[in-house]
Amino acid sequence: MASRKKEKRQLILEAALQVIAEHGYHQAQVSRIAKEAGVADGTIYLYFKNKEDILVSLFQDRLGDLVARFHESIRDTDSADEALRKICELHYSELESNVALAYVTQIELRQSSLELRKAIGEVVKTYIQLIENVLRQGIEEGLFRADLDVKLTRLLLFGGMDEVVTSWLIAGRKYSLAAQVEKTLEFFLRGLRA
Amino acid sequence: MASRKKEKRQLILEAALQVIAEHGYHQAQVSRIAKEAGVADGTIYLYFKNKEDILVSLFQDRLGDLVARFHESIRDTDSADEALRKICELHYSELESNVALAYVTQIELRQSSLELRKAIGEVVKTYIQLIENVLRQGIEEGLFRADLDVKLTRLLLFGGMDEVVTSWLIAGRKYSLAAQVEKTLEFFLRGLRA
Amino acid sequence: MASRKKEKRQLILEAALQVIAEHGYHQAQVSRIAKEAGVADGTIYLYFKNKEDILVSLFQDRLGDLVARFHESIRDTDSADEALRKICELHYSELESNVALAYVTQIELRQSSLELRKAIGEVVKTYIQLIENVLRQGIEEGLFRADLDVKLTRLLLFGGMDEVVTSWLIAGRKYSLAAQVEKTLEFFLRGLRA
Amino acid sequence: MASRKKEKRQLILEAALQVIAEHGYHQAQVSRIAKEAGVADGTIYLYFKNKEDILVSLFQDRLGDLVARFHESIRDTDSADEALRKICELHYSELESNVALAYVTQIELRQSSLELRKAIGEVVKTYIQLIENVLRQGIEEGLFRADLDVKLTRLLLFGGMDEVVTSWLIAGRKYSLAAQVEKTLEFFLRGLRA
DNA sequence: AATGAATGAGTATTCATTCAT
DNA sequence: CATGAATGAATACTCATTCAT
Repeated sequence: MASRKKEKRQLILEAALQVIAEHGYHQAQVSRIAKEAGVADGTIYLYFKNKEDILVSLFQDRLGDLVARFHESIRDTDSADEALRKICELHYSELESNVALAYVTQIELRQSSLELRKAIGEVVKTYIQLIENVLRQGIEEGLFRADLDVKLTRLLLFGGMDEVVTSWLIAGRKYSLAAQVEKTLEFFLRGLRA
Repeated sequence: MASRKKEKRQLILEAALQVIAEHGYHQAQVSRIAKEAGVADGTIYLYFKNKEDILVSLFQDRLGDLVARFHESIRDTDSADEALRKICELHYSELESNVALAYVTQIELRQSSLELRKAIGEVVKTYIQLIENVLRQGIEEGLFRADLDVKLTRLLLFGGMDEVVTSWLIAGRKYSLAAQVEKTLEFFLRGLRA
Repeated sequence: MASRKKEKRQLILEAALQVIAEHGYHQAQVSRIAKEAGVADGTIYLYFKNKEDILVSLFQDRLGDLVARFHESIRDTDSADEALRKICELHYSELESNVALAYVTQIELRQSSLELRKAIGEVVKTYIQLIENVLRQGIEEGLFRADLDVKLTRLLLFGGMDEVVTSWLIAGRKYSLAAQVEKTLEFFLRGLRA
Repeated sequence: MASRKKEKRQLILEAALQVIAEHGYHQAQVSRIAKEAGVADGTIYLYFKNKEDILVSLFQDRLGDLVARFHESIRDTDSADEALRKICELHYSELESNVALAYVTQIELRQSSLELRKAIGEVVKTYIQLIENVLRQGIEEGLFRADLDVKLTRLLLFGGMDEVVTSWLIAGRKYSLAAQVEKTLEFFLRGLRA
């Protein structure tokens, strides 16, 4: 029973992702999402409080998963630069391999309500703090400059990668995003190293 | 006559900026902008094709000005690293000294229609190309690494600064943005230098 | 079996009365009544045709009982004025001692559908006819005026008492309703007596 | 200009009255009222805050007028019993000559929202207080019994007349309401007189 | 008999845009 | 040039009822 309920919830979230990716945020009516999920409009409200709750859940679910994978990926790393490599690899490869998610998170969901953007902010914050932790670790290891302002630098790193992904999407995904990892890292590590 | 027309057009754009900055994008109704500008609702449509045209014009006007100032500021520079310093200085100081503009461009206008975001993209593209030119110049001068991917790196630079400004706004402008220039440049130049 | 069926039916009616009294007519959803009765939503429809049927049944049951008690109470009376006293006493005391019923019948159920109000009308009609009978009896006894229009007068009597009860409820039940019997009768009997 | 605005407002109120009288409260959608008034749906909201505001305004306007006429009518009366006659005459004749208003106020608007019923209550209260004043006057004049409880008696008078009107409507207006004045007064005055 | 998950019809309100004055 | 009253399309959400289990 519980799993069935979970399944239908996931079904609706998946439908929402598809609809937003295909038709854009402003054309993602509840009835359209319901139709895509193969359920009645009212059924949506058995699983979500309101429309915003669908979108917030979608973002938290998918990006929450992603952030969890970031944490896992750096668990086995031996040094800060290796950890940073893992982060950049994941950041680019995950969004490249899941275009719908990338499009929805990078483009569509940013034009949403205050409440949703707050929820997005919360998840992104977790990710940015992860980057900060890697920076601190690098400084402790003597690998990164001791005079780094970690609060500022984490923004430069995240903002840089974020812009690369967004630009790649808007330009029509004409090149490999994963192929940008080495050049990105080269730039970042030179900026960080002691 | 022409100047009078220009004046009223500017009056409306200024009103739009104020209303969006004060009440947010979703509360910026045409009638509210008209009231703020001291004109009738219908008058708006003598100067702009539709609501989107107001916002596009606003963005192009103000950010176009800004980009022009970027061009001017680097005209008298002798080297690419000095030019990059000017760019970063302007980027942070202009937005710090014009909070309404910063808030509207960084936060509010990003939740807008596809058409508007395209127009925003056009202006931002000009700016990003300016950065690219500086990078090319630096490489020619032998100041920056010859193996730099300028198309990628310009995104890392712009994205980094952009995120710093947005984060500063969201966090409540509790510190000086201009004071971040040196640390930002330190990171950037280490990443760029040959 | 039959009694068990009756019991559950009564259980649901009692739950409906409680829910309407507590939350008002517009907040008395079928699911809420089902929850209050401790049964599933679907179970309701094994005992009632639809929601309206619950409310009609509720009104007929409880007010039907009440009217039956009116009939009983005047059975042992010797004269029309004594019968009228019994009626007024019962009318005030029964509703005073059963506030939930009073509130539901006087306030909440009046804002309901045409169908329900028709059903209410049927029950109230029986009561009004009872009053009419007493009036006829009084005329026969030579106690009441022979020129009374019993069809009109029964409405004046019922409407008067009804308004007194409703007003007492709306005003917050700050005084004794039963204490109004003597003054009410004084007014009525003066109007009726030959 | 002001009168034109007033006219359209009245036009909408009149349309609302017609629609409710014809189709009932639950079928009185805003779009139906707009169509009946010959205006666009949105135009309604230039004159009223929301749907409830239409109904409250309708009730206050029309019944407010009626109560004002009650005040006027008793201004020139010489005694309390004459005043009471005027009240009863107006009560019956006004509602008889304006069936739509009668139907809407006696039947349809009673099944409405709490807010509306509060507004109704306010207007009715004014009327009931008017009756009370007449009763006090009658006592002072020595015309009515000194031991009358005016707070109770005003309810018996209003409730009686109210029930007569409602019953007349529900029964299909098969007889003259105005013809009930004399018999009603006969009953009331016998109950009141010293 | 009992359940409760699923259904889907129905409606008030906002606001960009027009056009008669 | 300027006005502002009027327009009308477009959409989230509730809840009585059903029916497979």
